[in-house]
Amino acid sequence: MTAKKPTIKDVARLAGVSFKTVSRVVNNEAWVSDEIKAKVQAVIETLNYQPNRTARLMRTAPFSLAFVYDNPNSHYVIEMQNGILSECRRKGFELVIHPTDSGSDLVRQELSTMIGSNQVGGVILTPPLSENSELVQQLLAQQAKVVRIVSGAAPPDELCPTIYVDDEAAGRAMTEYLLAQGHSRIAFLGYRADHRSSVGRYRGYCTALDKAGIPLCPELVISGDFTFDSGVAMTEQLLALPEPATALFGCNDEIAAGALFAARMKQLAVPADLSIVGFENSPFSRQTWPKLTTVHQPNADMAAKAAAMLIALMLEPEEQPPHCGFHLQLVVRDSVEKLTK
Amino acid sequence: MTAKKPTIKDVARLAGVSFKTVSRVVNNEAWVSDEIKAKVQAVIETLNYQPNRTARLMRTAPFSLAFVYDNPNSHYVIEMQNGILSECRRKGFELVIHPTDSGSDLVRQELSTMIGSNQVGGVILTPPLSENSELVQQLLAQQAKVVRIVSGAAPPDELCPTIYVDDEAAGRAMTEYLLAQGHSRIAFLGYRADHRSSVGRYRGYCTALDKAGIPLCPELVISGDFTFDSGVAMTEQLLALPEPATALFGCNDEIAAGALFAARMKQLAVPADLSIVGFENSPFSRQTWPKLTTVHQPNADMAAKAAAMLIALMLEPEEQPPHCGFHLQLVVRDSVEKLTK
DNA sequence: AAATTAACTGTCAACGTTGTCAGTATTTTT
DNA sequence: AAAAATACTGACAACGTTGACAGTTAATTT
Repeated sequence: MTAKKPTIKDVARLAGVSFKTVSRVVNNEAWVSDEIKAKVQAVIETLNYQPNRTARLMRTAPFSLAFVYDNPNSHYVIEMQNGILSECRRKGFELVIHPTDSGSDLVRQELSTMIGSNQVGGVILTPPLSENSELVQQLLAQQAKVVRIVSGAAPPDELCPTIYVDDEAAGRAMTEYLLAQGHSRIAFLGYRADHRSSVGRYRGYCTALDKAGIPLCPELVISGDFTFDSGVAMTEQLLALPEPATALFGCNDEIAAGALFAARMKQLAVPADLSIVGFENSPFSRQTWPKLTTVHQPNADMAAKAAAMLIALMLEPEEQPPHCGFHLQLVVRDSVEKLTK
Repeated sequence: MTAKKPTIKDVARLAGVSFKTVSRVVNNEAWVSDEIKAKVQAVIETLNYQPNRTARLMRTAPFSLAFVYDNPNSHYVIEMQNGILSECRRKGFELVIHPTDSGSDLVRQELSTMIGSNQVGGVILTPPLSENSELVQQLLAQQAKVVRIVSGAAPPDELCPTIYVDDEAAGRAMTEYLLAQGHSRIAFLGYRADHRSSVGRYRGYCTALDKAGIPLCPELVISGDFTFDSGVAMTEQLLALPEPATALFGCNDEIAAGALFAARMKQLAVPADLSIVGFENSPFSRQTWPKLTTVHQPNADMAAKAAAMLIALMLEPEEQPPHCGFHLQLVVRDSVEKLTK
């Protein structure tokens, strides 16, 4: 009744060969006669034999990797996961998902266990965990292969292969675009000192203003989370100012969506009365009204690249793949007004 | 240099006991003296020993499960994944993600391999795969544990434990709500005969109209995909009608968001000129303007329940957990106008 | 005091693979 | 014709763990 799963020995018995020969056929090793190969393959078919992955794993290096992320609901994560998944499938690797609360101390322990127990051979780290070089070192010390995705014009150090993305340049490009459209009172929403992407985008914003000879107005820089609700609140705060801005740079699309909502509540037309831009090019940024001008971040590609690098590292531990930088690109849509003064 | 990972035997040697005793300590088995237990535990600490999961898996049933889904970008999937993940972590199980193109014939083969190779012990199936009883039977025949999530007032058959959700009742409730608000020309956008949820919602829509004595207008029922773009297109088609509707029932929130956009393009105010409702209560449905009235679908809870059932089934194969139905609930927000005639 | 039970610990054989090494034919080279 | 290489196949030992079972004390019952 409870038909046990066929093993390599069952195949061997039926094919009248040693189980080692079956192993050779399964792994496509050289020097097996075509005749025997065909016979074994036939038995494999009829038994529907599938090599036991667990047993195989006892003799080989693990071929699973972990994706560790913080904010489980953002599109950022979803797009990354899809990118990693597609790469994993191409290479026959397995993905273990590991959402985590980066604030928690458990993370270290959990990751350590995943590595130590041979559950995964490598880890892809995203911010803010990827910025914790102490953690990276600990993982490395446990023989884990690590690839991290960080914000920056270059990798922060040489610990491990790194994917980096230049938020500062993009923040600057976006601000310069707004300046070119005639805006000079530009608000920056979503500054967070503990968030490298945010800081990078903010730096770019400052540089652009500086190059244009426009003084920074501290009251136009508002701190807050990367969420819709925070975007609403920050915008309300901004609009309560005696002299509000003509353009609003949301540090991500969710903030921008919140800004859109808050503007609407205040009966302001976007972009006529207030220009709003976001960052990230999340799917919904082209489903708002008006469609958001934003910065495209190739999350899926970045993550796929990270997976490819990690897999290469797991297969060829000798040669470290080189770091890899990604460019962000302005996506102009309908949420910015050209001011003619 | 390449410090090998410590094994149970290393611990045993250092603690001066047999490796079996270490195994007892690790697995918290009875009848180990406190003295030895403490000594072993100390060695485990200092070596940072982690039991090799792979080796353990060779002697025990697999404790990973697969989540198989079709549309990798919808919130539906993400919420489910989070629900499953939280349940898995509570129980110490592992999740293997398996996105798939349900149209492809590969699915059968891939799932079969996952089961056959002992990679996972069970599978959570979502529509449309979960509605394919042939596939379910094939998996069952391979000793897989299966739990499926389907649309319907009750499970379609007794093949396996099933989570079901009554789209028809919710579709009816939503339509009745619109009727109660004074609408009688109500359009239904996103009908798809091959999509059980869609059909269920449509049936509820028909029933409500029928009970209210309102004849069904075929030109108000528009077929299309569950996407924003499709929502835009269907709404344009609807608004081109000589006598359009006063209310629009989008089969999911994305369609409704598309409708919002299309209405806006046609200078129609929502809800003043056109009421729009969605289905699913996806995160963005409360970030649109106006906020969408919709139906809440507890995806995370459903998925967590599915995971709990599957894990129970894997641990106690004897007793099948009972099926479980979930209710959908109307979420009234700001996108419906009350008509006074 | 002997017999039974409880409390503990160890030995050894699995689990299903792959790697190492030793064979045996067959072909090619000397 | 002998030697060497090539093409193939199989025995056996790992891999690190858990389960079955046996052994050894110490405590309890008869």
